[in-house]
Amino acid sequence: MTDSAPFPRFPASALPDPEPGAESHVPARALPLGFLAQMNESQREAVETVEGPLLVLAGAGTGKTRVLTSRLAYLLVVGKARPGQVLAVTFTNKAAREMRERVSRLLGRPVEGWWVGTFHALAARILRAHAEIVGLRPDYTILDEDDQIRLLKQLIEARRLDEKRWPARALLGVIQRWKDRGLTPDRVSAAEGAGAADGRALDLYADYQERLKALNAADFGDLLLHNLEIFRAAPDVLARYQRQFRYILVDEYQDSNVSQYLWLRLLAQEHRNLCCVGDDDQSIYSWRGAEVGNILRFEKDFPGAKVVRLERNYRSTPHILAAASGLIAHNRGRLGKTLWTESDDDGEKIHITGVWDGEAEARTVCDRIESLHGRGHALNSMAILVRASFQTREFEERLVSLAIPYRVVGGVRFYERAEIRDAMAYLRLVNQPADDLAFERIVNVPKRGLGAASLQTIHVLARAEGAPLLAAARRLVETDELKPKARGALAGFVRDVERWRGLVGAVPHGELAGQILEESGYVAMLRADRSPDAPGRLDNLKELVAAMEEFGSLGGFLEHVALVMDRESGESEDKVSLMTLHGAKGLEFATVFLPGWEEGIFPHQRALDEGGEEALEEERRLAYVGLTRAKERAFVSYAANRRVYNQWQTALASRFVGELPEANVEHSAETGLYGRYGERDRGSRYRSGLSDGGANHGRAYVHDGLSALRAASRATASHASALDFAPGERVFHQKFGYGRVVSADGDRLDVDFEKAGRKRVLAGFVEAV
DNA sequence: CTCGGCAGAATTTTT
DNA sequence: TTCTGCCGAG
Repeated sequence: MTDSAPFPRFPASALPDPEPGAESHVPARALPLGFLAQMNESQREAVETVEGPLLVLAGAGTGKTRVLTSRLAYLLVVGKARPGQVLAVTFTNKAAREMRERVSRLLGRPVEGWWVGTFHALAARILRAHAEIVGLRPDYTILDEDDQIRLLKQLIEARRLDEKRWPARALLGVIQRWKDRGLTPDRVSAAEGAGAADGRALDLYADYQERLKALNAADFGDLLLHNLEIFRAAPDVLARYQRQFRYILVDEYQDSNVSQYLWLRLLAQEHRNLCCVGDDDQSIYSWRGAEVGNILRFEKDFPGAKVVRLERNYRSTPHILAAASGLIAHNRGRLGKTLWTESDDDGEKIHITGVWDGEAEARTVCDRIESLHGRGHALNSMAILVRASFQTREFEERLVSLAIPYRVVGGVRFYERAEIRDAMAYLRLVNQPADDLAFERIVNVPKRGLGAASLQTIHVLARAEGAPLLAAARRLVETDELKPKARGALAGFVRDVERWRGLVGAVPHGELAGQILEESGYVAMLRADRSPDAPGRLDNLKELVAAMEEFGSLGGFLEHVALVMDRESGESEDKVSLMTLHGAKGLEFATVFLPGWEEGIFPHQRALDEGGEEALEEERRLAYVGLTRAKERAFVSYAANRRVYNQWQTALASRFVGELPEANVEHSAETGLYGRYGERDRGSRYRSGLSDGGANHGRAYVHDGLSALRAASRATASHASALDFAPGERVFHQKFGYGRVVSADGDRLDVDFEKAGRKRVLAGFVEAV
């Protein structure tokens, strides 16, 4: 450690530098590498290829998590790195937690001091250590969405714009997309700046960033953005992290956005041991700034990169896998994978049901659940996956009336509840008196008679003095600006906050929180509330206080809630899961119900109206994700009529229904409303369905004929066409090896491969030899 | 200042 | 249907 940058947050254990290969703790012969023995060849390759950039294309159900965790364990066991030298990045807290647990289990002991977490949590940690470089203090606040909207509304108003025409929510979306792409206000191109809200969005973005700095606050996008700025402004700091992180692992790489990509690229520069795992076919978050291009471009971005494909599926039956693959083959611009599974039994076909209306659909689905349950299938093994959260309601009603236990996964999250946010605002204000957003949120909750007028007065004074609202309020109560009633109320509020503030550190903060909620009247307000959910709110507050006790400091707790608070709700109970398709990514169930496959719902109308082909493909990927959640059976359904916002609408079955290969589906035409599906547009050339003739017994191959694998990612120079090849010509294919052309059709070739047998491939993928 | 009534809008949401 | 925001009455 020769350079001198301050590095306050690092435990010493994170810093040392053992030479790679200089085994520390484990004698070579006794290396506990048993977990490698249970892996297939490509999985093992993905684990053992530790030097240099590596892209692992992991299809659905191919053992991705296992590879990730084994790879981490492997790095530690063979002494390639100490825990502190490994950076493992995920998108969700759940994934991070799982990774920790599973690696510890593989190693038989807990791992201390390694950097495993979400992009945001890791970036927050780095930002905390170097906040001053970007003009923040280390105790900066992380804003939630409520705060952001409130702030933007103020800024819109300050510029005398009509909030109706430029809704804060839409503006926030624009700003976030910029942040996702690593663009600070000064980096947004003039053309683009002018394009968004008549150029006002860019001004407001600048206003917004300025306000955040003044508030000593950062939003989620800023965490990454500030990291990039730190790395730019302080090369020595960057160099230190670059040296530290010998091995970097990234999960769900297809969901990374540009700023995350830039962040990774910088950190990986020194050792170049960057391993990204992902599946372009499961990229479903582009609307949130995820950039599929990251994964498509990987080999270009990291020259010398190796690509390992995990294509053996261990999850789904052949029918399910074939149906899903046939569907996704309708997308262009894929990296392309050939998923296969080994099984003696093709399993059940996808069950497709057309019904009269949404109610009938709920009835059908829930009856099936009941019947499966009666035959010994656990409710835990079943899930209903919907496109949009409002669709859960009909199912909930039906499940309730049948007394089938269920859980809605990913509804309103714990820390998004109003009472939790209010409590948090109290704590934030006590922790950081300059937190104006917190002040505004709770100054009149519970009602203290301090309405818009009083707040306005406080604002004016605060602006004039350049002081935080709380400080302005303190001065204001010494004057006669306010009416006596408001003045008294405000004085009381300020006094309370200061008293609580004096108790920080003196009283355990769990206790302090309880005291604040009591003395502020918040608890009393809820007790007096006769509405049915008031008791639940009180329980939530109790839970919040209990959760606090585990934390060393109030500040640490606040960061935890902002970044990682998610509540695992009794996953052990036997209940049917009800969730959106987005929420289902990464999960699996024996039985999956996929209702609402109707044009306008799925694919969603917005995708059809606005997003063009790309949006439609993302919807299709979503359908693919849904299908591939199923291990044993999948039920797709669509309704002819649906009540949307209390209005009846008729609907057509989703085009995705027709895109499922006929060989893998089974229609139970319950009402005879529709003809058979799939007559249209079911080009057999798009799929080869189940089993490759008789050549591969008990084996289901699914080809993605359309996949534009390298063709797309290379953005190819040459548009090879089948005309370039003559029958009998010898060719080489990246995946299938050497073979001889049998026939040509358009841009497709039938080739007899020496190893892989007869395949139909795109001409662009083969070269003459 | 607060509350009730009414109009208008309504994806997906890892952090 | 359900949530939000706005306006006028008390």
